[in-house]
Amino acid sequence: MNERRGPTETVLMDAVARRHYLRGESKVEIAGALGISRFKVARLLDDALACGVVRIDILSPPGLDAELSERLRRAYGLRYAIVVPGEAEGRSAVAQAAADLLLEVLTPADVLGLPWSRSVSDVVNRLTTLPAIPVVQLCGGLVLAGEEGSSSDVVRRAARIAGGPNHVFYAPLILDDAESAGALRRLASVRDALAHVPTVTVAIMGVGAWVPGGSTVCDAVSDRTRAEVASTGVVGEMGGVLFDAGGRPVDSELSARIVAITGAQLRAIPNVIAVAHGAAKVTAIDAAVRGGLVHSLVTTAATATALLAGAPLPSTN
Amino acid sequence: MNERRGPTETVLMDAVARRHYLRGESKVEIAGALGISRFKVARLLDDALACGVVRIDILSPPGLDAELSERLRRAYGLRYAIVVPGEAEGRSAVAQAAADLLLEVLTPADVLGLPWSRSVSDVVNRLTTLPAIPVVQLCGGLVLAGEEGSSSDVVRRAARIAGGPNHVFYAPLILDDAESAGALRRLASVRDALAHVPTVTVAIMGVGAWVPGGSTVCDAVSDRTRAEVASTGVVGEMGGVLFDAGGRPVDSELSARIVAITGAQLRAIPNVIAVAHGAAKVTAIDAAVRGGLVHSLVTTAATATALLAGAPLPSTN
DNA sequence: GCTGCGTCTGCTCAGATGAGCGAGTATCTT
DNA sequence: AAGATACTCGCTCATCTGAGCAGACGCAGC
Repeated sequence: MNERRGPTETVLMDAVARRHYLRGESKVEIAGALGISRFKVARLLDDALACGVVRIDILSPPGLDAELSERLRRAYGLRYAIVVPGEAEGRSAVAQAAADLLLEVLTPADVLGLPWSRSVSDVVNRLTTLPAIPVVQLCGGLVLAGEEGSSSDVVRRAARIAGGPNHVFYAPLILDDAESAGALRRLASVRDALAHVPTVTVAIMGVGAWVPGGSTVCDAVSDRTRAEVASTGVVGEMGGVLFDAGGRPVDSELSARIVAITGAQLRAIPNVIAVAHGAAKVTAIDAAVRGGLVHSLVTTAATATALLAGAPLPSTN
Repeated sequence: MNERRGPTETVLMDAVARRHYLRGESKVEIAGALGISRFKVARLLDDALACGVVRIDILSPPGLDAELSERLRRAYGLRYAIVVPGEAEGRSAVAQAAADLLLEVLTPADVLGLPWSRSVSDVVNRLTTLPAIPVVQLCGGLVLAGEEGSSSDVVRRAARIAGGPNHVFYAPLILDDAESAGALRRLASVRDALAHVPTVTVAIMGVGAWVPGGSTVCDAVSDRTRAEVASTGVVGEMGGVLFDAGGRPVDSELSARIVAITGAQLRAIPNVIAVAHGAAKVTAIDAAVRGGLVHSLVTTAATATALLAGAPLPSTN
């Protein structure tokens, strides 16, 4: 980084830098045109870079924190990690990013799996097009007061957009007892739909935390049940599958009352894309990813930062 | 320039661009680290450049207009062309640039030639160091009222800074008649100094225009003499040498009254650096350069632009 | 479903490039 | 003035890189 440089050298450096970086000429070309050796050209360019005459900016694309995404991906060994800036306005940005990701990742050979979930519904609402692939429903629906109807139709809506075959059913996610749940599972429509679960190659799912307000499942059960489940080590839930801090599916009494894919089936899906953010969910997301239930993650910068704070540092390469 | 791009691709592009442009990793390296082909890396980088994710700025160094310098150099086939921004504040900036250029260009094998000149005095005032080389005075001095003494000492000051041998003399530049001038030229001190002129390899000189106020020589002679000289086609003056619009030295009656190097001697100096600017001097500068009296030029942006307006366009390469 | 078209991917090979070396030269010290 | 030191320059050789090409894949029309 030679600070002292004569005006001739400076003018030369500028000319070389312009030709190389703006006009795209090769160093050999420049050397020939200016009558200097290609080594001199290379050294001038190095100096120009070192002393700030040439400035290169990488602009993070709008609506995406590429650097955090990459760090998160490396830290967890994720297939894809997409981080949108901020946290407050995360809801729609995350959904949009997830929809884009889905569109990018899906091939005509894939089979898409979808659970009932508010987050997933948001994602599907952002989809305008999809390959003509089969769509498989992964679990029953929870209809909350005030938004019955449309939101339980996530899978049908996705299937309509795709135009491919759909394997959907009408059934609640949680029953009052194991017997009712069993009966539903034996119902032809349910059984036929769930029979296609092993063919699913890509699923997009929300992640719930096992705390009040952290998951629709958690909120839907009694205080007593919630406590019982918590005492078995459950920290989170995905599409009706409960899992502990190690991301291991946990079978509890509640599991028997749920109409959804099994933990083993979830784990067998090759590419599970999780869409989740919020401070309350950090532990659950961390567990799901570490446990291998999730292969790709779409989240907010705040959540990603919190995850990285507890995650192993990225390797150096 | 593929505008549509999924988030994964975008994140990848960002990562690749960061590694390549900011960390300086080779494309092969990046390809290996990210598990993609080097061709993909190259294409991502091309796209990143094309769609503005990577932005490269060439910052013109402060106090120097590199682009104009280069254009001026090409247009006139100059060895060195240095253009400082603006025109108003040109005086000191030009002097500084010339001093820097001199320092950069001079080698211990050179012999420096200097005329009396206000511009050259400014340049020497900016010099703090010089190689230990001989310094040769090129012409007699004109002492203006109010600044006698120091300013005629240009050559001595330069020699003191250099620390090498000096070949200086005390004599006025213009005498009242040819006889007085001849006598002075025969004076031992003058003759000995001028005998070294053929050894001069680098000279730094001002350029005067043959209009009132355009040159100290022009201002020092009578109106009648000025008109006579003008009628012989003289447009400018350098260190006592008068020249016409083609840059050809002109011998007039005035020439015989001047104690200075001859036009032939001036032309024989391998590298004459001219320091000159101002709208009035454009014609004179143009003539001197085209005539081959000047090989390098230090000037202002306004003057350079005016010169370029009348000069042949730069060749394309 | 089959075929043509446009796009994307990775390959070959020639030319471009970087790391390190040794010679020549300027600068500093004694 | 002479030697030591630091610097710049251009070279060689191994590696990297770009242009163009061929095959694979997805898409639209019959």
